[in-house]
Amino acid sequence: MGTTQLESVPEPKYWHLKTVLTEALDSEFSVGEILPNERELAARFGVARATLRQALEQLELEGRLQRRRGVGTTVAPPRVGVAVGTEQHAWPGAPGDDAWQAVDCTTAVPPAAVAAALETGRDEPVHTVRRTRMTHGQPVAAELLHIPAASVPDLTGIDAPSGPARARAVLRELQRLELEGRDSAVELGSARADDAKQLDRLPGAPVLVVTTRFFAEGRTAALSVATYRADTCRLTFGDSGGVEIHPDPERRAS
Amino acid sequence: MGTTQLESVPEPKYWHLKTVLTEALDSEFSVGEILPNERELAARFGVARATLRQALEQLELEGRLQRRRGVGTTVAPPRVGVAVGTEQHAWPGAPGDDAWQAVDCTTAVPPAAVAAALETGRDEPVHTVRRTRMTHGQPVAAELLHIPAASVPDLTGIDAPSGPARARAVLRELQRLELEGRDSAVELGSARADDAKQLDRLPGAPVLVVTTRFFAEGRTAALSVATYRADTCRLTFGDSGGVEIHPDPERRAS
DNA sequence: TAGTGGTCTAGACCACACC
DNA sequence: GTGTGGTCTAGACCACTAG
Repeated sequence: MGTTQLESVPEPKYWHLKTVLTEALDSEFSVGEILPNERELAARFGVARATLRQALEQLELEGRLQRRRGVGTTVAPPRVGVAVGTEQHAWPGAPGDDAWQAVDCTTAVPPAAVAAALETGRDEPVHTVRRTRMTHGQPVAAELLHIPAASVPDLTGIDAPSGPARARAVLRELQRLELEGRDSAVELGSARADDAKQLDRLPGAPVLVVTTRFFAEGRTAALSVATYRADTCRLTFGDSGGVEIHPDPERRAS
Repeated sequence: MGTTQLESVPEPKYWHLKTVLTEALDSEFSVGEILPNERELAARFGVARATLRQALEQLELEGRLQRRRGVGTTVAPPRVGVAVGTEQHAWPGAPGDDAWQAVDCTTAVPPAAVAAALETGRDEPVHTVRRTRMTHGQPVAAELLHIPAASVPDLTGIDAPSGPARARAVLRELQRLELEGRDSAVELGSARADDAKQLDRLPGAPVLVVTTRFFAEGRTAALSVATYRADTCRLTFGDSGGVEIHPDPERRAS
């Protein structure tokens, strides 16, 4: 990494700083390595800490760095590709789908936005299953899966009113319908407090929100709202088996 | 909008501020309306301008606000859904695809990352077409479309070495191949200087990068890297004709 | 307890749009 | 010009992790 001094250019300092750091990351650091702390880096480049942080924030947004309070700033591994397309051209929670892990399930009248997307009447109860998606032992997504009670009418013999057991029962019932189609949308968002906790991030962290509607029996039978960590994930929508570009990135533990 | 004072809670001020502003936007403002300026808002809420800005940045990231230097902060319209899936299960630049607009075309040996994704040898020339995607009169995406020279061997009769005319000729040649499949990936990035200009944003603005590989004749015949404005776009991947959720948002000019 | 990143302040000046 | 958002500074204190 270079030493000091920034030229006086019309380009913002933090932008130039980001370029310099990017090159340093490419050539002088390896995954997992710890960078000097922010005060030290700021001094080394002759800028205020806030300016240095502006550069670090961008690099974190681009998945190049990972910062943890009380610990430090480390070089992030390449983003992991997570399939959100046809790899599971099936109901959520299908057998063999071990990436997702049911956490909880509640039944209630949903907020207006969810009811609208489901095209259910107001006051119609909806089961909401909370799930977590794990990859390489790390949580990458938190999901709320909304299923109108009408989609799973035969939900019987389950006395648990909530919890993982009930979540799995609801998913099992869902499999009995014939899936007719689905569509998805992806947009940028910031993590709500509950999602952030599930994703091991601070509230407000950038996330990719994937909204998927599942169709069966001519209706919207389920609505999934999944928030993926934007810093660590690359969402793949392959129809020919999304090949990894990054060849098995080595993970170095510090 | 409320007047003053923030309680002393363990919650960060900017986070609370964001919540308050979100509610105000929902109830007291309409699309296109101009907010008070940052110094005024900061004073009104009793915080430093930097803190107020932290809240505004998040709201802009979520597509709720639009800020323009020298002009002011306005309430953003709902995000527009742009289809990046099967609506064009065809080559880029197919007839009737008027959303995209060819800007330029150059031919050169590509950077290593592009060559790797194309699985071409190094030193093999590649045509690079630059395009812009327009929606509702606004630019929403900037794309670099990389096409190995081997994919369009019969590129003849075009004397222009670059420019829109050549771009269209390359795309026309590409149509002659039979498309066998494609896969896409979406990830968060920040706009490079050239893309930012094309998107009418500042460099570093958050973008959704859609990387698509097109397969033909058993090879990767083209590679598209499209950067979409993350603040204004919702990418749809429907296989059943992505329906709009937001019912034709009115655009109010100021 | 020591060290890290996260939040916050109260200023200053700059680049740009509009009049 | 005047007013806006964008950049930058030099501090301060807080929340969290780890030895």
